[in-house]
Amino acid sequence: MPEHILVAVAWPYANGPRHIGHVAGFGVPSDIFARYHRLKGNYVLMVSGTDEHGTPITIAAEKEGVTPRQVADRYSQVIGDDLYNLGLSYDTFTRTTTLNHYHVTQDIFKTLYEKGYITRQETLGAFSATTGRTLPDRYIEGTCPLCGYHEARGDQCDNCGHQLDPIDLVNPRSKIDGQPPVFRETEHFFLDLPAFADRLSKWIAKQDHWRPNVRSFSLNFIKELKPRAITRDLEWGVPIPLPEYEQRDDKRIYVWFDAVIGYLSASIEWANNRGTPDAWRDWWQNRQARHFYFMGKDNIVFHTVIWPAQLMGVFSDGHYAGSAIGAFAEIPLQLPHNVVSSEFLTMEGKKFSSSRGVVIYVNDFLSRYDPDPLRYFLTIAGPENQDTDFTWAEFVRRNNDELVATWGNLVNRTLTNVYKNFGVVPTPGELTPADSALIATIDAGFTTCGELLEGARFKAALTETMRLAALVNSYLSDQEPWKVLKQDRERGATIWYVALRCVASLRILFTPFLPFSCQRLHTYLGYDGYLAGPLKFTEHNEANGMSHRVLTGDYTTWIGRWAIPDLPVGQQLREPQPLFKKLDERVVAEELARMEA
RNA sequence: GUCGGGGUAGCUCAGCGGUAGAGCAAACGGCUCAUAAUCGUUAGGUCGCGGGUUCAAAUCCCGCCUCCGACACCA
Repeated sequence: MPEHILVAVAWPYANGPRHIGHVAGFGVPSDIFARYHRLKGNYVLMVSGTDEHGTPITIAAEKEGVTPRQVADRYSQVIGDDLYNLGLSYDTFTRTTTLNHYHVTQDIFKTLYEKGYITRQETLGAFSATTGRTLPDRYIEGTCPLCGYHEARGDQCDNCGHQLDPIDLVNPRSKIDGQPPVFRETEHFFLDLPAFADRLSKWIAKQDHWRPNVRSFSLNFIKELKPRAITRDLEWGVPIPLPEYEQRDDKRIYVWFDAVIGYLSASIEWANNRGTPDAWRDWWQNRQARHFYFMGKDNIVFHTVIWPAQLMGVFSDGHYAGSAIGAFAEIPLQLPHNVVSSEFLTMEGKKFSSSRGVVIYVNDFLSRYDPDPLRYFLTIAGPENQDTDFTWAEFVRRNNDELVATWGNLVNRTLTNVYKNFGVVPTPGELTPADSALIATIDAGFTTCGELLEGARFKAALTETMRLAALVNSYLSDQEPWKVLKQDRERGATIWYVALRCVASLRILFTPFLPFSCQRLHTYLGYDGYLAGPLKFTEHNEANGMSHRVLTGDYTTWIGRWAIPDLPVGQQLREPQPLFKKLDERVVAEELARMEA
């Protein structure tokens, strides 16, 4: 029985282009997982989009003298292009500025408010003296009242480590314009997280398949749950859906509250866009469906605590206030099955920092290198369990000594030999025990690598697949078909057939990791159609006259199957080309120089 | 400050209670079909330091050193 698998991917923030550390954390792992499950024949729904609200975007807009919407438009475009070029196979990659997302967010807010899970409270807020807008604690600096450090931030002093309140700072000033902030009372809405504490801790305690750090970090976080502010004094965001705020333009829903709702709203949008408005329920209101969330470690509690609380609250007593979900409101929404968080990637030993030039943007990278080598590196050497370092030297080495030398070369030597000597899949004679053993070992990869992928152990899965490729090189070295062929054509044909047959299996085993090159291999082997089809953009108009672009693909056309493949004898091969390019050692120096500049 | 995660072969990392592992780098040898690619063999570590638990500890516990994160309005 095929399963319903929701692949929910963290929403990249649209205040600039994304760097390779971002896609290492959420992008590549989630795509490997989704592609694997599609090849398995499961019903996969992979959703995300650009996160476009919040203070950083308004600040970026102010600096450039444009509107927040223009900033979001520009970077949503750039980020969408990046993900497309990396081959991330979203069913729907949309935006948080769609009418649909506003509706769903407001429905959920209203429902939680009516059920009493959202409360109001007056708090003391800091405002910019020049613009009158909220100044987040991060954007205020001053002298630390405890240690006298001059550049303490409003939330914390980096020198002595104490937590601070902006009002405690001596000589506070805005980091944006240097003016002292104004403090005044303001009303905010709070999500009553303590109301969910019991349910949350019981639920999390049961999730023993989560990575230990995710689980213990979340349980720990729950011990001190406080109501959390979910509105901000800002004019850029989802409006508060209450009558008294309809005419006001100074308070909006906090970006984090609406960003996680995106998983649901994007699923609803997906269903609407394909003309089956209820189809999202097969994932969200189906107790058998399993939901997997992918993100960086800084996002854990939003996915293990806050978003689950929102989901619990909406359906807590069998009724629902909004119209977006409509009928079937008595069926609860599925909670996360697993929350797969990655650690961070560093760049040449340093933290990524656009302002200090320690950065390599995805679009910049892909303008000079192919997507598969990047996907390879980010999987085999990525921050799956701990922080890892990207260096150009290591990238070149991994590309040349591993990807090209082991897998690329195996494909190339096999295909060129077979193409040159036979032109078609050769007819094998009787298989020796060594022949059969090799095929059996490679084919066992569908089980071993499959289990590793199932458990989100991507690095181990790719390492294992590479090991299998190396076994075929070893076999060829052992059998020396280029010699044998001169004396015994039938035996030579058999050896090449065995190698080709193993390559045909490896073509599938590598597809989740290296979709572009595997598709090319697929055609060289004489197969037609898409192993795992191409992505595309579609344009969607909404009732308010706005239109937005969605990254999607027609994944039902995939003919690839996670199973031992059929390789028909006599199948006509196509002229092969090398799958990967060897990189010149000089690119290391070139790229480092580029970073300096 | 509180909480959490690291410190394992020259390098990058895996292992996380039962005689120290992989890839690369190094040395030697084989092959020469293939993007001078590949295959084999060898060498290389008192698993940060000090204690403890255990028949047995990189693996569990305590302390210390060291690096790095998170710590609610940074998405």
